[in-house]
Amino acid sequence: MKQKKRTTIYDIAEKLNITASSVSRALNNSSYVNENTKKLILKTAAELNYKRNTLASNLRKGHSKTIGVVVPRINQNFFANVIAGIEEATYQKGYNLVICQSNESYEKEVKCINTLINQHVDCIVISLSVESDNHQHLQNVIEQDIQLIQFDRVADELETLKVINDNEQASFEAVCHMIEQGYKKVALLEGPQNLNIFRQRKTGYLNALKKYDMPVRPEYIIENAWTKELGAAATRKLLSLKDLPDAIFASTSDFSALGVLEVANALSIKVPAELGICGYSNEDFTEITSPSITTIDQFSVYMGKTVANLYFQEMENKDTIVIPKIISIKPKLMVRGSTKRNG
Amino acid sequence: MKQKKRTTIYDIAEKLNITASSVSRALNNSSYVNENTKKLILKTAAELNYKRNTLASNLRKGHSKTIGVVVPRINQNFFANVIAGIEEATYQKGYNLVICQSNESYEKEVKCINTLINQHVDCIVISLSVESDNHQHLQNVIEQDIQLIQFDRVADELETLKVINDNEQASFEAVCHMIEQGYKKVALLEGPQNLNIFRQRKTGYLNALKKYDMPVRPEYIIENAWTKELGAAATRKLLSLKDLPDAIFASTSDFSALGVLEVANALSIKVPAELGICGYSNEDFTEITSPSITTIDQFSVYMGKTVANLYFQEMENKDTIVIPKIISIKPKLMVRGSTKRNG
DNA sequence: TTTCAAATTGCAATCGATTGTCGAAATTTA
DNA sequence: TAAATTTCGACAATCGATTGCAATTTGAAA
Repeated sequence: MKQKKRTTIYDIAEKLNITASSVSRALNNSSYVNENTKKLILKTAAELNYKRNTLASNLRKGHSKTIGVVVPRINQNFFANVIAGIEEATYQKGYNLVICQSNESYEKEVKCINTLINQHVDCIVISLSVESDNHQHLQNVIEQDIQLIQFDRVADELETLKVINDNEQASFEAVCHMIEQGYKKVALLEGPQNLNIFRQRKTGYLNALKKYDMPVRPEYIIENAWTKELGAAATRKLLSLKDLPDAIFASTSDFSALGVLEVANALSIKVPAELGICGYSNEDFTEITSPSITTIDQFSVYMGKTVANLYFQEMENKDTIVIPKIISIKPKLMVRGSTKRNG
Repeated sequence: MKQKKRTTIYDIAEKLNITASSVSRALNNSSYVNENTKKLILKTAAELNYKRNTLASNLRKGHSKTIGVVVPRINQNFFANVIAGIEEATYQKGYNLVICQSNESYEKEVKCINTLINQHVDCIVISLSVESDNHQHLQNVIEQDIQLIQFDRVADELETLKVINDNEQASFEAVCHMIEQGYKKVALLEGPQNLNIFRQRKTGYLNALKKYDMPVRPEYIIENAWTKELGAAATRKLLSLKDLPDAIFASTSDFSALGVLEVANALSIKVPAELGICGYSNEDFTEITSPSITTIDQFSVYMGKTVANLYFQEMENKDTIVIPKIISIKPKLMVRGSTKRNG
């Protein structure tokens, strides 16, 4: 009963007694149209409140000027920032964003990817869910001739464009910093090791210990402590050891670092004097805890922009041979109160 | 040079020596296809790695199973949560989300809306930018027969579906709470008054003062204090008055409340003893400041789900007369340390 | 074996915009 | 003025999937 039909180029053509092709050309500002007719067409289009049907246009043109983004969680600061960055850069070029969240589920991730393929998006940008260790769905994207860009949580073995952080280096620096502050026994809260970012962060931690000839104590390495609650639990476990650690590197996130801090505060353990804490991601709140939390900034918005620009560059020289490019952004250690010992 | 053509239903049809229409019917699980041929078609489709072209399908069917979302900022907690909520609910029904951010700019908001109209989205969900006081672009959406749903920052005068918070009531309760805690001189940090949410919050504040027969002091009402920095500046201004307020209701956001808290801490003003503080939005960080900040929870994820479900309901009975519905969600006062006086 | 209805499948139009080709008109050049 | 170009705009095919209608096949009933 609604269904007021939208005006099409045919309506305009009919009204002006010309063909739709001329209308189309005028609307696309093609040169093969007389200036006067063009003006007339544009005027009529405005009068009839014409809106181009992008579906039809894209179908004909074979692309959609759309970029699909798949992230584990939209409402996680890091990802929201990356998306904001992508949006900013793509918007200027007239691209649209279709956003999906995998909710850290492999199954949903596959579904999202398929939807995006069906939508004929021009490019798919993805950061893997924690469950993803099979990459057939990504292979599929490539086979369908859609540009694939991975960021942050990437599948190393898949040769695609990638934008990543140098997690290993960042972790290395963070742990070195703690050791240099005089902490002798640094514990690690690690994330699911099937995600490469968490493996890299662990490697950075181990390298730092090695550099300073410090022993690796397995009991100081706690698996899978990547939420605030798990971070808190891990801390309680660590603090029940006979030989207590004097610093904790929550390599998984600032949330787990926050869990650590809260337990320390609850037990009246002085931070940073008795216990050093370092998180990861530079969430806003790390600045306002007391003490503020030392952490690592990943330049998330910039990362998003980089992803977008990488795509545009790739488009420009799509004729030349495609070389799998990896852009690594160096994160920055943000030294704050939780690791700053006097001296 | 790339351009491996994707397989279409015609390819499948050709291979099986049947028509595309049968393939289409099989793929859509229509009953007018023999079970055996259907199986055969499905098998061949899988073999050829067929992916339906949603563009073509949508063009033909006249809708896109896509919902466009326009928010001021994607990477603002509240909006990210609402989007996550929308995504969750729409995903199950096979809908896609196209996300745009207006960056609080009217001009960009209009552009976003136009793109979405061109995309033939089935529904547009919007929370207005701070600059928007003209609503022609929204009117346009309605004229194009696209379902429009406003949330949070809505244009009251436009009769559309709306999902809002009861800002007035929430503010009223917050201020009452402060007064009941013994604060006698409550100041207000207010947001841009062209946004209805900020007007409502002010009204709630005024109503609370009235209820307790407290005077309205213009010098206690600070305009446009809706960032952390502006909140801090406003606080300094308030604390330089001869007659100091003993509580500040940062009705604009928790960020401005944080600004207040930081200034208070810097000046060694005791919170909540000497100064009460209440924010708005229940950002995560409000729990971990010291003292923790009293604030108002808006149930953002739930709000997103509500928006989505409202759309689906509306779809189900689109034949019946459309009544502009307004769903109001009652926010919840989260009493925390910053307003809890002993007694 | 004939008849008739039901089950399948094919045909062709359609969604709206784009674009290569070609003829007609307008303009320039000889 | 005639010939050679340009410039414009019409025609028709195309992108891929869907769907009303017609045609055919199948199977059952008579």
